[in-house]
Amino acid sequence: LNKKVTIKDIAEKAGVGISTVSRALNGYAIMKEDTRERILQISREMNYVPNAAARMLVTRGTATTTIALLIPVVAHQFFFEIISNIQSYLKTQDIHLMVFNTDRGHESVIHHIIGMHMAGVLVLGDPPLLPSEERLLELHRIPLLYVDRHDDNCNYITFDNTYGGQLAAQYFIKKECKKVLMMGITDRTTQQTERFSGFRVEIAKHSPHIQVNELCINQERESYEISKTVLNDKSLDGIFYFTDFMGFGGIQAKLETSSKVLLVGYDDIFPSKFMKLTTVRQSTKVLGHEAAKGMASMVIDPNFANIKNGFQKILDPELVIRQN
Amino acid sequence: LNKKVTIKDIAEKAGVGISTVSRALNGYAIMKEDTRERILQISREMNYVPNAAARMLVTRGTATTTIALLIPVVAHQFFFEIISNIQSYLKTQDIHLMVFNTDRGHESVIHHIIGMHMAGVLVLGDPPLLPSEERLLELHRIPLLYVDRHDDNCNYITFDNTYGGQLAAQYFIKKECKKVLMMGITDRTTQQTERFSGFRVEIAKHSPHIQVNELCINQERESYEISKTVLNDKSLDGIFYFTDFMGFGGIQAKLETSSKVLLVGYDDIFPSKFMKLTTVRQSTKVLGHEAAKGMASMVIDPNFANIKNGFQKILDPELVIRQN
DNA sequence: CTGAAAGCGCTTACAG
DNA sequence: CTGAAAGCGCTTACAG
Repeated sequence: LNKKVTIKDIAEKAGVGISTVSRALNGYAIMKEDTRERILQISREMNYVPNAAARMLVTRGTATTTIALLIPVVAHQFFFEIISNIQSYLKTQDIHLMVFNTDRGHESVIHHIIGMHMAGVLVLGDPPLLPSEERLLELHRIPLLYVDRHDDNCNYITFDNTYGGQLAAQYFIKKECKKVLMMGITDRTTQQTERFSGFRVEIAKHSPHIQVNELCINQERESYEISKTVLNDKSLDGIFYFTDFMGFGGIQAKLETSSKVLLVGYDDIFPSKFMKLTTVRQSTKVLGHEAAKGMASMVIDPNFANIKNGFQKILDPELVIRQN
Repeated sequence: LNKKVTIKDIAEKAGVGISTVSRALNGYAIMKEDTRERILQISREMNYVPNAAARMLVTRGTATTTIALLIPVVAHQFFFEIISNIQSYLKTQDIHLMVFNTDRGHESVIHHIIGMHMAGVLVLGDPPLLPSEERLLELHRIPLLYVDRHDDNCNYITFDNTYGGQLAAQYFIKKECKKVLMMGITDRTTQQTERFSGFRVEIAKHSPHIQVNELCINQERESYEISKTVLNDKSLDGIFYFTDFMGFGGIQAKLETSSKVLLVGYDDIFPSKFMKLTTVRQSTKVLGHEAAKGMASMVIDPNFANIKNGFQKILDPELVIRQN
């Protein structure tokens, strides 16, 4: 009753050999058309579904191309937008996506990926894989691409954070601010460091008289409270937030205190437009699309020479000015 | 060079039979501890990774539990939040999630799911599976759960849209509105119909003097433009939007026209809080969590009696009042 | 405690 | 055009 039907069952019912059934099912091999028709008909009647494991075992995973996508435990809005855009491209290439939500040690996940003969691995944001995991993938000739993360020894696609910081700085300069604050997260990421240093350098270079301070908070969600406090300082006329999410808290604080402070965020996620937050846009559409495209080409390309670090791309963010 | 190492290779190197290697690798069987140690050591040195296909073929998919999640082509914010919450629960159960972004006909996807011995299928929103696909899954004893969609013959978990409409209506009544508009999408879904009818009935029952109109637009994104036009009618003092996304357009229009119209959305997605949009909340956390929990229990439970429609859950939305 | 053998369901040369 | 046979890599009774 619960036994799955196999090509053997179909062969029996059709009075042919199993190889004939296999050929009929796969479509391409040459054979008598009416035998094929009959076999197809029978297999349909019997609700036959091929056993992917068996097929994979023999074809060594050429059947369906599946790409693994590792996302951080706490995925922010920004990541979801990227995922969505990766998906929409991959779909056109008939590539499946398997999403893994990983925390400590990806090890078992990597094993799963290799064992399942997946065609490639996309790692979104932090943390990176362990060196041993990277090596394992390399050994198995599975391309790895870091998305939104920079690593010279690997394939990656990311945005230029230093340049993004510069863009923000230029805006504060243009608006003739005198005293600006950079608000970030205590647990500093490379991204934050780069954005802030790009910001600092740009200011120092063109308007060294502007006073720049840095304040780090523990959680992004604390941004509203802290911003409100910070706005007590009436001489403060600009805040550069590490992320738009933090910027939202800033906007609320600004509205409530009727402050005229200049706010700039980073990312341009979905709500930013509605919140009218000026921000440094990192187009998730471009990033997702390019990441998927890069991965697809690596998967398809039989030349594996560039598998480890042949694909490295840095995209430019852009300043989006809004009135809030 | 590129040949994958198998248990046979390990067996040779270790000077034992392949069954011994298998036992050592799987951990549970009883055997001499030092042989196991040695084999494990060797397999590590050789960078061995088990072939999941082979294992699946013999164990019939008991190895890793993977659940398929089908999402609509155009996934909105609301869905991403659900996915995120589904993920976070499944992770605790050590269940993997494979996300499929489907459009016309899921057929091939369903075959893939069955062939891969996946443990269950979650379908988010519309469209539902074809009857033939549902039957196929049933035949293969793969539980199916519709999320955010109602279907008496199947397992499902969803929110009560009629009640949601009532909640919204009650708010307009309480605020003593005289003339309200329901703004929806031309391409009516069951959800919209239920929300609006719940709304209408509630008004008719308690405040029949309130004038209720309905206006359907083609795209959610047109909401801003249309709202602005609609607000020319100064007697209009309330708009009930089918979704928060549409409500955002309304808020912009309201701000620009300095109108005092009462706006209510539906969903309570991420930006709604920042936009200060009063809305009918459908907690994605509860929905995602409950969906994942329900699926996990179906997957684990060896009693398949209730596989088809034994799990049916309707959650209550709640009104969230904000000042905008 | 361990090895030889059978078998999971499929594909693909190899002979007809 | 089609069938018998080998083999993909693994697990699991079955004998030692």
